[in-house]
Amino acid sequence: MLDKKYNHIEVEQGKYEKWYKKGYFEAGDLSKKPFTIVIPPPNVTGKLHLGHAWDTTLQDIIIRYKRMDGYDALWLPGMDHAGIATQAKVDAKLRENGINPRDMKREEWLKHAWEWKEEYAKNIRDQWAKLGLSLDYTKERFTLDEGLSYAVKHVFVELYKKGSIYRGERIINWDPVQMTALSNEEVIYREEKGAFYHIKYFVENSDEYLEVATTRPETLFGDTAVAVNPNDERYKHLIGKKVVLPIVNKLIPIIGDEHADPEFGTGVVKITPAHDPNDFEVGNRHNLKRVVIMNPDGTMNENTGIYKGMDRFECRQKLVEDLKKQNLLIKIEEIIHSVGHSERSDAIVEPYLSKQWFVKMRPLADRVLEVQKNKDQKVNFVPERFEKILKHWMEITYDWCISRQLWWGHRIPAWYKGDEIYVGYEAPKEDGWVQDEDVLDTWFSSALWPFSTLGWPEKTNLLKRYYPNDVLVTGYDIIPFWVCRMVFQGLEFLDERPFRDCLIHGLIRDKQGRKMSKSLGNGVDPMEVIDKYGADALRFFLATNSAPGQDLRYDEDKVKATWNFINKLWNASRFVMMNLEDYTPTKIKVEELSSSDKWILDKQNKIIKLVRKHMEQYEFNVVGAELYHFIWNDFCDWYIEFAKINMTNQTKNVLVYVLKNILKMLHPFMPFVTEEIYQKLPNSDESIMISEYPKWNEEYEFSYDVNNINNIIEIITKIRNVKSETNISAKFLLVNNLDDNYQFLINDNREIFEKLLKCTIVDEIESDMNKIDVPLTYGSVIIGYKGIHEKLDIEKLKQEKQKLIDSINRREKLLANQGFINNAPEHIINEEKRKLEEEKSALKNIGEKLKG
RNA sequence: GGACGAUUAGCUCAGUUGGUCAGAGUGCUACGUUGACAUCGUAGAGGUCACUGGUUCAAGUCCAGUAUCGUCCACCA
Repeated sequence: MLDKKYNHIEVEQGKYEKWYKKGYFEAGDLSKKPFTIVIPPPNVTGKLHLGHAWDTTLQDIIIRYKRMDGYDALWLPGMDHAGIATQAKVDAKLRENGINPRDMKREEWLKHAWEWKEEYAKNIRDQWAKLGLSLDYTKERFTLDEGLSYAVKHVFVELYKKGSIYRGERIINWDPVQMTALSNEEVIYREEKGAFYHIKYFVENSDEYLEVATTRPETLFGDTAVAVNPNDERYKHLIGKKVVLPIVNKLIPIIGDEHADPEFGTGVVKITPAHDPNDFEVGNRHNLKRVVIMNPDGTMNENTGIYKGMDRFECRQKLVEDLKKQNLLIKIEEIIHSVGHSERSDAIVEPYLSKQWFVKMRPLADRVLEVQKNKDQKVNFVPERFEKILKHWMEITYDWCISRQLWWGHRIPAWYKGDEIYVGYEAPKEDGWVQDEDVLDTWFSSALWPFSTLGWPEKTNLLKRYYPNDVLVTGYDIIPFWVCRMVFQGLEFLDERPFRDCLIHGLIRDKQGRKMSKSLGNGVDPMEVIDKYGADALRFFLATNSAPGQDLRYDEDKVKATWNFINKLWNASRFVMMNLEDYTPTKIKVEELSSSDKWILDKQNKIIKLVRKHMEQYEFNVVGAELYHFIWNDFCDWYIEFAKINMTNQTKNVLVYVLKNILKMLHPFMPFVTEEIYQKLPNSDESIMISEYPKWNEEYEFSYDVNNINNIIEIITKIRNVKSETNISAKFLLVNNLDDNYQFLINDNREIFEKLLKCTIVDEIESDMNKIDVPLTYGSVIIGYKGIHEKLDIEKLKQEKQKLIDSINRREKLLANQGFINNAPEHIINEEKRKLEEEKSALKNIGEKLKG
């Protein structure tokens, strides 16, 4: 027997370990059709947040559903080494302990990083367990493990051979704190206060000067030209002459280039090819020298004279003062502009000339765009609109900077000897080759995740069976970084999309609608929610409270409401079990069932069909609403009440059968409590996890009985309604009106009416009684009562009457409209007619009430 | 500047291809505790579906435009 109250802590205790030990999470039954999801690998940098809980819950729901529905369901777990993020954390930890990570040898530092990884990986696994995720740990992978590292090397070598990977000097986004290059996606732009410094660049041997405006004056040390638009009448005559570079007093040319926009600022641009991507291009067009003026840590280098060694911002300040002194500064114009920050260190990113490795994107991206045109080969986004993000990125794509000046990651498989480069799996045999110090961008390995985890590039059985994956689940914020890259790498190396469907969800926001973030401190720890309300409540809340692709506001009250729902389920189950003492389980015999038994079987049958349909479409909010309504309103409010009155052995069969199906349909959403209850019901399988998902059953369609019960429900509801409105609190009579359509129904179900309405049924009204006629769809019933009741609210009745008159007029007009009659489908027209009749009858009734 | 999303009951959100679609949860009001559940039951109140046009017999639903909020991208010498 169950306790009176649902206790999520007791219920969730120990179940996960049992499932795990029994091997239920493991895929590999070759007799079944495979179904695959690989988890988006969380970073080994910390705790899982609510977003992870949401993302993984959705996946667990899909995988548990498919497993119960007869698939060999593989959900492959794993984690991401998360290069910059993890390195930053490990460094911070070392510094806390008074160790400067830069003083360490690479090997020594890596030891610390691996220790960190082990610790955090364990935390993450513990959190997965608390969430109840049915992951196949026998196939768990890590982006830096041996197999995946080999896959990474293979991809690098192959792309290099094809000429799709090259090494070159480019302007990249440089993080002076982490001292590494960043990809464009790792730069976050924020609107900030800044200034335009207007500086005089005097024309050689002249009093004339050009007014140059810049936000980064300190870069002038790297200026190798000043550009004006060749069509700009103001400056045309100066092209080919030279200006004096302020402070440095060096001569640099004035060039004509389209890059200079006459409309913008002064129309004059200083050109710093080593510190600005546009200037780099201009420099290439005009064969300008590239002068790097900073060190990797953001201090000024030997090309800046007396400013050498200053931090870039200190230098800026000093330089501006000096310009002012020399009367070279015209003005400082305060502006708001967007400034790039490193996603991880938050340092202001410096565009910086540096030698890096790149992936040539155009051919890879074109392949994606091509495949997305073919409906059998494309990745199907759910909701569809997110495909646009993929396409957009593949259209605007630029070459991908993949080298990072870090230690934590896959070391680039390239060796140098003088000007020679060797790219391969192993170091060349001869002496003198030195391996590239850098590692690859984390996303370079994540991009291979759907197949590297299955053993690729080896032609493993796993790969053959589980690639392509069936669905990938992730947030829309990660489409550019990850989804895009998996798609082009999958197409490039496996010649096939990495996954058939891509289910996209939104972001979690706080109750005020703000993004959850560390800086706001508004993050919610899913583990705390689980402690308070249970994983089942959290999961159901996460999965059912938003439409696909929409953001989700975290609202504790809703989690609480979900807990209440589970408690309701718990108590309904408790009721069922209380009635099973003298129960003999048998097969359900249709011929022995009552109308209400058939009614609930029919209802459930329809729900099963609906739930399956929406499960397939990943519309979990709809599934949640359907199940909620079915359980609370149909099963608890009506069927259990009917069952109390007529508790036959067959009814017990039905109670158990329906409850088990309810539990099975809820199981993917709330695995723990459904298992707990299921185990306590007679003739259950070893675990609900491996039981069969409910199927629609053609034997359980009972339209006649459904009608009957629906009529009974209507009578009861409408009488309750009148009773409540008129405040008849004493016992009253339901008169069985012999002339009425409902006569037999009432006669046959006397006990139901008497119990649920707390009334007595009589055949004739007593002479000293008042009576009220209760209108129903196909007639009416009469209730009689002794004594007085509160007067009917005349004002309210009048309002209702007016509403009815308006509605009747509207409907009559509609039905008189030839266009409507000709065009609308028949069932709509009939429905309108029916409603019209109903309203007319109700109007008549109100008229009588008002008279009385 | 471009793209996308949101705008529906006090609050948080659902509303598939136009017609049982104006809904749910929560909150609020009234009544109700003799065995599944007061973390409950029964009943009730509430919304010109942001605004303006258009298409249609028929528009939260489709089209065009406007407003507000949010997100992403691009630009920013």
